[in-house]
Amino acid sequence: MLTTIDNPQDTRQRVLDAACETFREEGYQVSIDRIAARAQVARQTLYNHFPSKDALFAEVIRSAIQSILVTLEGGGDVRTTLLAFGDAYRNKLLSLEGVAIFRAMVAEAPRFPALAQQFFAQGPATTRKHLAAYLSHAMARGELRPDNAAFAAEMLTAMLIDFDRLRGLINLQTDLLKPAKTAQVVDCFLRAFAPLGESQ
Amino acid sequence: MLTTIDNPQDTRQRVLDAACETFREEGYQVSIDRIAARAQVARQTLYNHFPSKDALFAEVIRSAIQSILVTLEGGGDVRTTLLAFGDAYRNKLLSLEGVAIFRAMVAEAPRFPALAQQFFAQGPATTRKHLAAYLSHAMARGELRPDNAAFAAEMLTAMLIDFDRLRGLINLQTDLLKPAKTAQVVDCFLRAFAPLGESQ
DNA sequence: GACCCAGTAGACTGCTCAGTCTACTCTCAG
DNA sequence: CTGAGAGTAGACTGAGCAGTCTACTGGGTC
Repeated sequence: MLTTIDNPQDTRQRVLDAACETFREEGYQVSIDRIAARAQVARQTLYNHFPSKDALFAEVIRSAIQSILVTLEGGGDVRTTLLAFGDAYRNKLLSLEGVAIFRAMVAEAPRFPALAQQFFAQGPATTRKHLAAYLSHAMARGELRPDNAAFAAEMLTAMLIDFDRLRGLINLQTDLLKPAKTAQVVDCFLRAFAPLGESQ
Repeated sequence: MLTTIDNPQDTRQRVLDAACETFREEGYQVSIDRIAARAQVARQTLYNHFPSKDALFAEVIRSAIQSILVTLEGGGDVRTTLLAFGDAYRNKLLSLEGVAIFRAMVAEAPRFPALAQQFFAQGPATTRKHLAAYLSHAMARGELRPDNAAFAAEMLTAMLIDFDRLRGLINLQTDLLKPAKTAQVVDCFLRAFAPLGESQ
């Protein structure tokens, strides 16, 4: 039955969206009232949908985990695949949202250890695992130097974002995405993991 | 003149030390009373030495910047030098203190932008600059592939700590220092930046 | 009309905390 | 003994905030 007013699911979603934006912009410390105001909702309405501020924060983080997962398309040659992965990875993690969620999670990890572990497991650890699986196959096919694939995956993801993320987190810069950087990193990585006997 | 009670400098230092430990362990959110108690000092005494909590926090960060700077000894061959640098870098940044200070700085950067910029400039940016200068000379001597030295420095520092720091920050692990890792990373780096024409 | 449901407005409780103020103690110097 | 300088204990102010409670509104259903 179509009603003119929002149904409860809409309200809940509006609160969740507002909480997501507000926590991102101001961190966990922001007051419940600010979130309710942003959702254009009474404080009590918020509490009708979420039992506590902590629970709301956890919901926000859990939904954010999904949105920063990067998939890996294994179609073309290794370089093409890694270029696509690298661009996607950098675009997600170095976006304003990616940096802000990371900041919130780092700040609150000691207070929400279980949530932090979930974030780590479903985010960075999963990405590394998928990437390592791909690299492992490429190594088996002789397209990469045989080596510890998990280590190689760690190196590539580190090279792709470490210093630029620092720029966003601490130096508070916002234009972190230099287009040529992905290729520079991927080519550097491919030199380090070139098949044995191939000189660059 | 020797006195039996602490002189003002001692008191100030005791407060600073306690603040350092307390901020590290509990973040900026910790109360002034906790810091005063840890320093075994009255709250008013703390305010006699520091005008506000913010000022105290800034002092703590500034002194921490010094303690996590890593120097570079350019004596032996490139690999030896980078191994020594890599070990020092990992030991400092992946220590409990290194991770905790980093967490505090990331969390509070939006609230203390000037302090954060100082941290970035005197910490990571300075380290990168020193390392890049060294790498640049090694490139000129033909011991490394001629390339963008700043980029190479970024890659090496990223490879050395990125994922392990994540483990400390988010997964809350405390045993981050696997001894063999530095050599694994440095050798990986040296393959990527081997002089032209040299095969591995 | 009677009822229900979702939401609203806002008062209220209980707590924490930064920072101030006052009255006190202790120690050394002269 | 006296006075100064450093520290202390603790009350107090003013603010912010999570979470609860109550009385209300307004649309939809039967």
